[in-house]
Amino acid sequence: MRRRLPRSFFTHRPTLDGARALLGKYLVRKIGRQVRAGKIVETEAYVGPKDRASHTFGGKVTPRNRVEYLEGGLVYIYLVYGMYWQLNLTTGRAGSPECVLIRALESDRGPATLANGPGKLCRWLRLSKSFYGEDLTTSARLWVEDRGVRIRKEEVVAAARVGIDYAGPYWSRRQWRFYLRGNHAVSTY
DNA sequence: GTACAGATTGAG
DNA sequence: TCAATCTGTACT
Repeated sequence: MRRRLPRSFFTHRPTLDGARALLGKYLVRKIGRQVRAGKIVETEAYVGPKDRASHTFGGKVTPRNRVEYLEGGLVYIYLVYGMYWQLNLTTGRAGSPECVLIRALESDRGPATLANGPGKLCRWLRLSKSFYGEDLTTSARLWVEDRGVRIRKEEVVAAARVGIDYAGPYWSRRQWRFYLRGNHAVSTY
């Protein structure tokens, strides 16, 4: 069973639930005739204007974050530290600037370290600026698939998000990072 | 305009 | 432990 996730997957549920639901789904990237796919094993939720760790905190709009204000199911990709791309999927309805950061993938081939971090997975899948705003429900080069993998509740670990100490103790302690227990492709922190 | 820190990574 | 090196923000 291989089904591309439809718009409703991204729009019809709270972002925190979406971050959990994406675990076990497959991110699929078509590069010419080649297809690279990886199981999503780690995510983080960024929950809009109230979330001090979010780029849209306070309802702020910048050239970088504007796609977050559009409907769910789009790509929000941006550069950190001047060198690494970060892949986020927008969630919710238009006007609700929330997203899920994809932090790690488990590839079917290659070492577990191939895509065990947000920057590394973008490098592996050759994702950069040209994917900004890409619609995952219609794109011919990037989408998310349900391949029938079922994740039990006990397999999901909730933990604090990574690298957002600047947001202060309250927001950096929210357990809005989710990963598959014991999976070797989860990023090391 | 300048300064500085950041949703990271891998080399030393 | 540290530096690579864009983007956004807080200043002058």
